[in-house]
Amino acid sequence: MAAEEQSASIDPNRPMNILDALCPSRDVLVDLADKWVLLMLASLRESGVQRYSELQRSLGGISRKMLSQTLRTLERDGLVLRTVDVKMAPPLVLYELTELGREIAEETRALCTWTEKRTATVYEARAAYDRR
Amino acid sequence: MAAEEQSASIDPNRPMNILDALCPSRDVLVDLADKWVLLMLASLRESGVQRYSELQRSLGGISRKMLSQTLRTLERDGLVLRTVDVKMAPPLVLYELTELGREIAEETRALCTWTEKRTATVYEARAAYDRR
DNA sequence: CTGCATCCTAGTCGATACTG
DNA sequence: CAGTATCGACTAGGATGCAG
Repeated sequence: MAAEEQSASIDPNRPMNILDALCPSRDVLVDLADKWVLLMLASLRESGVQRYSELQRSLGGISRKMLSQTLRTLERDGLVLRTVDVKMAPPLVLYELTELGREIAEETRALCTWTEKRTATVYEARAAYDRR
Repeated sequence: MAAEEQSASIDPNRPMNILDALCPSRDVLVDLADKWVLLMLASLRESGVQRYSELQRSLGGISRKMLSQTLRTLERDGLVLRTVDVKMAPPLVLYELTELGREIAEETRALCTWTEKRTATVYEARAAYDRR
């Protein structure tokens, strides 16, 4: 989400390896490995298209700053498409997933689903760990 | 990974909803939505079992502090099992995924795979965004 | 309504040094 | 080898105020 250590530029001959600190894929992972990003992908995946204020209500607890920042990151990465209807006042801005965004939103769906399903188990594990 | 806003305790009658700021599943997501966590799950999934120093070499660029901290978080959440062979000197400590850990590591695999596969595309999107 | 610019604090994280 | 403790730089992220 911010300045990360220098990563090598993309070399088509070198296979990607996300465990390698200098692999370019690390930069992409850093953008994705974020609470708000995962939630935004989930929300846009479910709703199809949403405006700014809808997204803020949808992602419970997000501030406008993080909302804008996260949207900008995803837009820059080509995962989210931003559309402005300039003829409207007050402005109407719509956000939706791009094709690439729908791809990754599909991959991260399992992560969110698993989390909801296993939350109770994790809570029990934490309690057991803290008891010891 | 650290103190998060107060979330409701678990109520078996209320369905989990990760978009809800007060849903307990948020706490779990916060632990998972982390670069080092995703990489560690990937590494342990591939290797089966690793010792501390192997993990540090495996997760390129991780500091000992983040290594310990991430391992502790995952151990507490019941995703990683830590085994010490006390009869050894120097100490031999092994880390492996629990059954629960293998579950989530399987879900996050797609995320890492997609990232490696689509890194070039994301880089192009970023370049296009920055050009404009 | 949709943002960006600022300020400010709490927390993150790396480096370093030290222990069993 | 496998950590922990501490310090200090940096950053994330909420709050607020203003603008198109």
